[in-house]
Amino acid sequence: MESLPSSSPIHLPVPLVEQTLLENTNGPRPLRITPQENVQPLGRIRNSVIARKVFDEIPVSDSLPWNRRIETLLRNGEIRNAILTYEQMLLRGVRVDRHTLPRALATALAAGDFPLGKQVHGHALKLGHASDPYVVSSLIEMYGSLDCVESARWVFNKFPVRNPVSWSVLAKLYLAENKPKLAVDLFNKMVKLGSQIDSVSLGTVLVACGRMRSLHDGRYAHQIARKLGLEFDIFVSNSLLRMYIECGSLKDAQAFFSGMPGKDVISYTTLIQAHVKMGEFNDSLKLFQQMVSDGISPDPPSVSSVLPACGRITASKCGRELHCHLLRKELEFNPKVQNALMDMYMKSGFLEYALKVFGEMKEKDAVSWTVMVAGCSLHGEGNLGVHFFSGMEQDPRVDVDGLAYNAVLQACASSRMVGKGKYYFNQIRAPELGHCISMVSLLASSGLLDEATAFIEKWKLERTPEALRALLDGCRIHREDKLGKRVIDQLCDLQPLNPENYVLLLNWYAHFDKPDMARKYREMILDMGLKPRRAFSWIEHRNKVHAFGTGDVSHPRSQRLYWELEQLMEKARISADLDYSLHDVDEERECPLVGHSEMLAVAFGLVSKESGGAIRVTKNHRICHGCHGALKAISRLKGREVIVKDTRCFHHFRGGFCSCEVPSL
DNA sequence: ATAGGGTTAG
Repeated sequence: MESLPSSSPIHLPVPLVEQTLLENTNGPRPLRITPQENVQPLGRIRNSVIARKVFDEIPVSDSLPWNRRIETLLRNGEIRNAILTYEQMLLRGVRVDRHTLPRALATALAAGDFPLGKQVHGHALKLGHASDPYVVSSLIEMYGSLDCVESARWVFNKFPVRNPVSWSVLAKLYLAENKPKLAVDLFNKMVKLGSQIDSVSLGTVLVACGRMRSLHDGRYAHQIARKLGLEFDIFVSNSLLRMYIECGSLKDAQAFFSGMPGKDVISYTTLIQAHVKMGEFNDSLKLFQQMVSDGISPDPPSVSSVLPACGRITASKCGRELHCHLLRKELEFNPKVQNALMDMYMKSGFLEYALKVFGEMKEKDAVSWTVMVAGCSLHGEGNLGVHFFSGMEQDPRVDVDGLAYNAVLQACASSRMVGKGKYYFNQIRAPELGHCISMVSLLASSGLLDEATAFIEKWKLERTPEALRALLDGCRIHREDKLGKRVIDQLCDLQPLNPENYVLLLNWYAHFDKPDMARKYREMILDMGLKPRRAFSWIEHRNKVHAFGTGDVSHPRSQRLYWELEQLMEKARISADLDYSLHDVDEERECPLVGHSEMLAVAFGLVSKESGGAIRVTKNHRICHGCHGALKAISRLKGREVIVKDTRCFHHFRGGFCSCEVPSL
């Protein structure tokens, strides 16, 4: 019964519609069924003969089994067979009724067959069902998707059926054409006319308001929803949440959310995602926890929306727990979830886990590859990153886009592969700002400072802070103090309200023994009321995150930590207060190395974590140069891997070396 | 018996 013969172009054999039927209409595209469309190709008949057997079992006197059959086939995606069934109904004289027509129209839509859709329209007219509300909304959808939204509008206006469904269908078509204003206007007209409004039409207009970022229209729709008692319909509530978020009012969204009587996994996911987008990672994790304690079981979308938060703050434990949850509940590991997991592992410092998830993926998409390339650069594994990029280039199913190129440029920068980087840069058709910044970073960190400067001029990046910062990095690595000073000055000019630029400047003066100038700029920062970010480092231990500031003595084990560090510094023969580098934190220069936040966090790890696993620390600034040297020594002395994530990359300290340095340099 | 809708990663 299920295996029907398939044949190429199917045309309906029965000419139910005469041309004249629709001739006197004034639609934007006259509905005209040309005689050719009703001509029956010979090949068809043979197929019908074969098909006949299959249909012989279905009684011709009853439409119901036929309608059901079309419905089932359509649901299973057997569109060709659905068309054949409709055709057989006509051939055998089965009554085509109000239930048949919407399904036939849906079939035409699914097949992308506009001539067929027009024919079914003709059948509807001939049979007197063209004004049936179900038929009308199916017609609107069919015309809108297969022809154009204007002809859908024409159908909408032509028939007096104005129920919320036909309105929603038309509004959705406007949205698909990116004309949210028209959808909103239509809604307001409906309200004025006193038409019935239901939860779906509200949901649709709220999408339109969000698309337009129109808080005004959104609030109006909210009012209407409240009046109709539909405000807390879960679909409407979730649409309202989304609308407030898209209109940029997280406040309204939160207020509404807290008043929602029944929140579901979508409500939570919507808000979690909004927090993640705003960089409020702790809040998004809290919400996720609240969701779980509300008795809502996380589903794949909710997990993938909170995973980015785990990767960006010190919450790798949460990320791993989420991975376990997915496994335990046997939730679907779709590409979105897997990509989010890989990215989380990369950003939490677990390169091997990311590799493992990647290896288990059946269908790798552009995101999967890019996550791997970018992740490798983050860990100083530039060669491996380039290797993945080559894999991506060889995969015919994925498109190598701008983000992928940016990732490979960063991979080249992380391992100072200048030649490869230039090669890839030249492959990019229209380089964007991000690509250029990565190139500056590659050239500058490779010590090609003149070339980097020339590149900045060529691509007119003199006023792009990120490009200047990339250049400054090169100056720091290669001790180009004069150029460095010029770049810092430029940054201060460019962003006079960014306190971190003045911190760079005052530390530059302090470093070159000009304490008066340093003091002058420190006072200036205070006078201007600017607040530079203070330095903190975090480390996870037994379900807790321990935070350390510069010179912090507030931790209960502080004394032990300082003692431990002093011992280590002595053993490593590093003078505890020697400081020979530029900082990007003001206090760090004054504070002896053993008081730097990353050192305290690492010391805490050394004294608290018995097993030989890696010690993982996160810092909210660049790691200080002195600490970098000291941690190399500590990794060697303790025979233990120390991993520090700073604002630029991961530093894997192992046996006296760091992954961020290229041996030959 | 039939039509329309909200959440997921680089």
